[in-house]
Amino acid sequence: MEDLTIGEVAERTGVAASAVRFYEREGLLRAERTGGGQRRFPREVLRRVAFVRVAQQVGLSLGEIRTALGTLPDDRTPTKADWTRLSRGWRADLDARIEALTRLRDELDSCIGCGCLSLQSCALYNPGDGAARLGAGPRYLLGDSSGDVRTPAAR
Amino acid sequence: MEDLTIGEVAERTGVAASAVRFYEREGLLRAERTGGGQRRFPREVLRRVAFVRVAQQVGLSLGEIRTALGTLPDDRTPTKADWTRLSRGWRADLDARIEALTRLRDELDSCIGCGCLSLQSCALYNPGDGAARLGAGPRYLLGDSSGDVRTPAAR
DNA sequence: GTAGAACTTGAAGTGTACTTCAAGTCAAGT
DNA sequence: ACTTGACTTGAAGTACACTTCAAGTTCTAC
Repeated sequence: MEDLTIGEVAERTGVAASAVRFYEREGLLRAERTGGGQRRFPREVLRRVAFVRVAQQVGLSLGEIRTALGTLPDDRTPTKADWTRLSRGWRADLDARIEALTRLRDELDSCIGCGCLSLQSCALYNPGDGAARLGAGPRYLLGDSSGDVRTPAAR
Repeated sequence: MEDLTIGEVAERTGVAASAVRFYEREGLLRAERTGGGQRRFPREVLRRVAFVRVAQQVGLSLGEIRTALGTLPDDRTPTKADWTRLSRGWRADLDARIEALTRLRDELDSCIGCGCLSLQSCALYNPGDGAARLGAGPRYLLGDSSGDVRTPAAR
């Protein structure tokens, strides 16, 4: 079982080498170095990268993923149980996101029916999150209490 | 029915004034100007902003939203039917996103069971999208065919 | 008519997740 | 030994969706 070059990691995980380098800089991965300074990754890195990618699909940021990875033991190669523990919490995250989107869809259905699509009392504008972490920009989009959408005159 | 200042729009929609200005620059909103150069928005703008925010929750980018808004008639105030038409397509978008997340959750469930969380044949790494538009950065994360994840040695 | 809140602009900054580039170095096969 | 592909670094660039800032102007109420 030899260590892997960055190119091998890239090929086997489907992640660009530049991303692998980025992940290392961000503390998500660790690599040894050859005498000449090239990276050599333990095979465990494949699992780590896999973890990162799935976690991203679940909706976690790299910061959160780093935190999660930080709970892995330093002194030994993580076991099945370690990985299972980390991904166990994702179910709830996914359930929450699915529920938020489902709610949005249902509200949208009734709104299409009523044609209201306005700010006055339409369920769609009662921020049920759903946007939560759609990206970097609009993170604060909904769910901060300034500027009440429901009762515009209440200020 | 008077026009609204940018501050009023901000307060009533819950969107920051800077964002309203940004939306105007981006062609999502249109405003008249006073003699002194200040913006005055027709009340219709409230509905437009509402549309933008809901569309964002659905997962559309501002570019896509601009395109959608571009199909509204120029010569008259959009009607209920206009708005309904625009939002009708969202159901499918939401359904797709919900389905992708549900699939991910189910796959995650079996993976937690089997503890496999590796690249070898785990269903989780057969990119079923799901991350698609989680943000700006990782847009190309999955779903481009370079670097086959399923059959690492196949290259 | 004047104070003060609200508005104006353009430029630059923010955060996430990377990619791209240039210029150079390393490693492996022949 | 030499070639060639893979690797190295830091800096800068990209995309999105905004925010923040500074310096100045306008509006409205009194």
